[in-house]
Amino acid sequence: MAIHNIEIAGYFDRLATLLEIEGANAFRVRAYRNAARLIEGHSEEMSAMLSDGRDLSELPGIGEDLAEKIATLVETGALPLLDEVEQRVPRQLAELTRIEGLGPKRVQQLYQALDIRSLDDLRHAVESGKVHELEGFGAKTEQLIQAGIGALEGEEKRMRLADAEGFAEPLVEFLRGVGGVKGVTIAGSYRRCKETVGDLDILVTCRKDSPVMDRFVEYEEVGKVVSHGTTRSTVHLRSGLQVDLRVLPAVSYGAALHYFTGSKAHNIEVRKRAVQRDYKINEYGVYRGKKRVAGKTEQEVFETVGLPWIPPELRENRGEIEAAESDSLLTLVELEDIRGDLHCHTDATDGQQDLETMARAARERGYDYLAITDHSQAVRVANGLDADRLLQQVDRIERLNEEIEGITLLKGVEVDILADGRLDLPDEVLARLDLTVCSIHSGFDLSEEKQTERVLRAMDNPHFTILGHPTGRMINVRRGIALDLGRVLKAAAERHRIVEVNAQPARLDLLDTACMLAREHGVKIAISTDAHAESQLAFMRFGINQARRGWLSADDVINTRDLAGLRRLIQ
DNA sequence: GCCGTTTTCGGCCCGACTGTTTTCAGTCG
Repeated sequence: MAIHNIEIAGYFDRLATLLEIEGANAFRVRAYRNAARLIEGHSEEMSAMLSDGRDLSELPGIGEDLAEKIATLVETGALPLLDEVEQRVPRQLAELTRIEGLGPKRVQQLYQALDIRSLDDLRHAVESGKVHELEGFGAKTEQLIQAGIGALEGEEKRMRLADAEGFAEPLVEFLRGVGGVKGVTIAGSYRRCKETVGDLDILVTCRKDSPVMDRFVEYEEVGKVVSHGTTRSTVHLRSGLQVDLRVLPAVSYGAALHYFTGSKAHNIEVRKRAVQRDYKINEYGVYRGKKRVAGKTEQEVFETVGLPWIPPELRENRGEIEAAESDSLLTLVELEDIRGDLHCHTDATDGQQDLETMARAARERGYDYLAITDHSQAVRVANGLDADRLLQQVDRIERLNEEIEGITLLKGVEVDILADGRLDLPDEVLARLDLTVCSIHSGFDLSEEKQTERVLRAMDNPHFTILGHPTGRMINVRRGIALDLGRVLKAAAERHRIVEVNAQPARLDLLDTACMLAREHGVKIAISTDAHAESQLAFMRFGINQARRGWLSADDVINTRDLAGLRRLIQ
């Protein structure tokens, strides 16, 4: 089976780290790292591009050499240079650099002086007190390493955005209440609305005499203070979330906001443009020589490098800078564009509220329509509907539509795609509905070929409207099914099928890069909450985040249409 | 290893904090 971009990126990342430990040229190392980031974030599979006969060296940061290495990886699944480097440097050393405070230099030193090759070796060395005897290693460093080993073994993961919000918002409130504080903003991947965040980057503007930094490290949720300076401090909350706080002058606010919003790859591109124009950008401003010429707002920073303001969700160096330069940045979809929700459940299956409650909740959100899509019979744990119960629900919906003002309920079902690609209810029943959300809830382990055929066959059914949570992944819980998304999207475009961005914070499925790919294929998207309770209709904004990160405009999203427009698209 | 309206060679983003130092290297973001 074809190698995926994320695996190719993994090879280059490991290669970069091992080369770094070996002491290779830092810029060569960076080239591999940059390539890994680019490939991981690229919407189209490298393997698909190669079989289309495309020249990979046209990708920014990929030259002749890397294009060839990628081709070899795709053809043979091997990266000979990595094998060669692993002859000299034990591959497990790459793992060690993930320990906080241990970089390539120290890992190399540990390897050469103490023959430490693995996490186990390192733990033994620390316990027997050998580490702090090394030159440049003191008692503190040894402590840091010991703590780092523990943290790595605990394998703390990136936190889901929705969960991070629960910690971030109270902290921001707390900081706003400290004397002398003027502004508090969260930058970083949180501001880019990435599906998970590794840490929080908080920017504070305040009067010179504000005690905000001291108050911050004393915040009641703080479990550990990692560093504590006058302009920058880092803590770990007891939840495990790392928080960095930066205090900066108001004149630097825009420059700092841009700098700390990232992504790193985006920033590097912007700064390169600045250097070309004889400016220097850092977090304090835009400089010409020693003179600060801009930096109070983000707008100013972009202007100095000849670009319009770019929405944070796009700042991943995935072509947004080129698009901005040619003035072809599209207007991204917004929450206010959404006219209805096309996937929700009621207490007929595993939802918490009845039809009418869901209908009224949707109307309160200002929606024109809500599709009721309870589970089909195959999902027994959810009390899925058989044909009779579904038809009864259809009758109830028709009656309710007569009674209730200001919202239209659409008759739907979340029908299972069975292992062989058939849908879980008879065609004559599905024909009674306005739409179907077709989803996989079992048989996650099929091979990519079988899984893809399964979905393609399902899409051949004339009653197939929307592909629900297409990959089935759950963030930090399970990987998605093996699916050739390129083939699925191509088929969806040909058959005029819709693909869902599921807005559940744990799903966010499609991925952002897959949204980009869908758009390139001309596939329309439904952003749906899959609400199992009326309160979950509010998850829409997480789906919007994902869609925006995937470069989707209101036009790409079918539930931005009014009811008549929607009906035309799903007929 | 990549890249070019300074360049096909010689650059490549940059500052804060910490620890172990006595002027700075390593790490991080």
